[in-house]
Amino acid sequence: MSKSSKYYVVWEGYEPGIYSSWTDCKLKIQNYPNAKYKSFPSLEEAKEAYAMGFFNYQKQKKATSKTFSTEGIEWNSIAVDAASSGNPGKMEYRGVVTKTKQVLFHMGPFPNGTNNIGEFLALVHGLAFLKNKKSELPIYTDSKIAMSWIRQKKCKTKLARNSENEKLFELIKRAELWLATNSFKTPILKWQTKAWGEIPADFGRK
RNA sequence: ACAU
DNA sequence: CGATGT
Ligand SMILES: [Mn+2]
Ligand SMILES: [Mn+2]
Repeated sequence: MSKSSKYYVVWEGYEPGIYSSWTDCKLKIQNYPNAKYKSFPSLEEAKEAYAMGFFNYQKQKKATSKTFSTEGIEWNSIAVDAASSGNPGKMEYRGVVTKTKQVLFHMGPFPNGTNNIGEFLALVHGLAFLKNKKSELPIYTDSKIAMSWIRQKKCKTKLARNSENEKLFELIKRAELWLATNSFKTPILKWQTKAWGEIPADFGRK
């Protein structure tokens, strides 16, 4: 049931609002002249689009689709990303559903981590998460470094160990152990930021 | 140079 | 402007 949970915004119709089924939506726009309505993959996106109104929604959509294309994205996937305050600095990472940005996991912040450690841990967490769910979905990352470290099954950070980051190095050890003892066929895909904009798991701080 |  | 990495 949560599979086909699209949301429908009706800006202009017999009863404007947000509906959770096409059946309900159709009732409000059927035979209504020039009805303004559209489906969204998540309630959050529907609320935002409804709040901004039809005209502003179309304007913003045009502005961003002018900069970025959406072609070639594997929407049936998850996406991971890391962020830090300072590098090295307070680091966190998360994984989301690509299509909806629904957060699947979020770890940290951990003191004194690097961007690349975060991207690496995020990917391993994603792999373990999908295996645990018996899911064959691919994973997107925007980090070439993390992709390469996963191929080598090794976090090749140059960060020096200290009292602040011992927890983090423990996590790294666990991640490497997971890679050494688990098989996966999860396709690891490069998110093409230049063409598509920020990865859906991005923390939006830049 | 490329990717964060 | 600074840092993490191949
Ligand atoms: Mn990233
Ligand atoms: Mn990011």
